[in-house]
Amino acid sequence: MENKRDIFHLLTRRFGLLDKNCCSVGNFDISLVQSHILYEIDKQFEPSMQQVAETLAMDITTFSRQIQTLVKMDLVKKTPSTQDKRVSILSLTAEGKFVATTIDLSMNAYLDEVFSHMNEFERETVIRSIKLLNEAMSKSSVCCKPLY
Amino acid sequence: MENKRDIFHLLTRRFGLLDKNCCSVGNFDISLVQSHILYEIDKQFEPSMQQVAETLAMDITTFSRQIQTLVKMDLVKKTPSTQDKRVSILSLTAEGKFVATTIDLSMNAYLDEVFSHMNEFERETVIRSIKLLNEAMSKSSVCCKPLY
DNA sequence: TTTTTTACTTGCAAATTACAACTATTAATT
DNA sequence: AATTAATAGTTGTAATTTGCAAGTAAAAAA
Repeated sequence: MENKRDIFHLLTRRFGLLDKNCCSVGNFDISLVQSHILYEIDKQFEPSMQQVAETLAMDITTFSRQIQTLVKMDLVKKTPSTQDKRVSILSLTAEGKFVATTIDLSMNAYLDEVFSHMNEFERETVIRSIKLLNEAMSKSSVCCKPLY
Repeated sequence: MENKRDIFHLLTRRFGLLDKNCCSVGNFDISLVQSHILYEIDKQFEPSMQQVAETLAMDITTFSRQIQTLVKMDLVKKTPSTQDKRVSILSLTAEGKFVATTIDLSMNAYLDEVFSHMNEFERETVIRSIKLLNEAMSKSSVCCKPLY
């Protein structure tokens, strides 16, 4: 476990697995991508389809169809923009908000559990490190433009 | 950016994007799952199908077909075990090894670039933190058994 | 006014997925 | 030793997901 990629790979795969497991809320059986879509709509302010698709680095056609599914499931609402009739503004329905919040809570509960295996100093160091890493990644020229 | 999930989400999504982009090597156009399969075969010692499928938390039938594809692409070799005729031992071909190594190099190069935006102290702290996190996650009871 | 660009949607066709049901082999039970 | 159960892996089939190409409609640029 010397090389950087290995430790990152392990970390992100584990988080990814969690992410994958945590997607069934009540009656709603959500896929991983769908949970990510809900997450982004919740995060962003009145986003358009393009905006969300871009942050998720998804093909707009695939995204369009996923949104159709989520609208059918009554988790997402599509409102035509008044300023630009081409764009659709995305928002969460009450249920969508509920699902997103529930997933968020369970993810955070899991992370709290993980952090409970550390002492206070370690906890703070680790959180600070992740933030540092995120900053460094956003400065990086190599990859992954979408994410802000 | 207060909540733990948010910072982890951002980190893992960025790493995931990188992972996704870095999968074309020479003539080989590899999908993300396929790259993960190559990674695990490379990592583990003479693994069986089951073993790799389990670490990747993949359905064995899906895995079986992915392996068929990789064998056709001449990246993976399947050798029947002599001790148990039911099991197939997986290994990388020379090309498979080349692809895996190339991906590994480019991922590490990217990570080096990311770490170049930090000073030596930060670098060490961050690496140590990720390792700490991995340990804590492996202790966790909540999730993600497969990964060792 | 015409042309170009942008936002999004549909028609495909390929790839990915997983459940059920299968074969073949090994381990456990009687 | 013979039967039964469990394990490793493969296919049938059907649903879902994906992305390119080509489309519509609206806005911006020429």
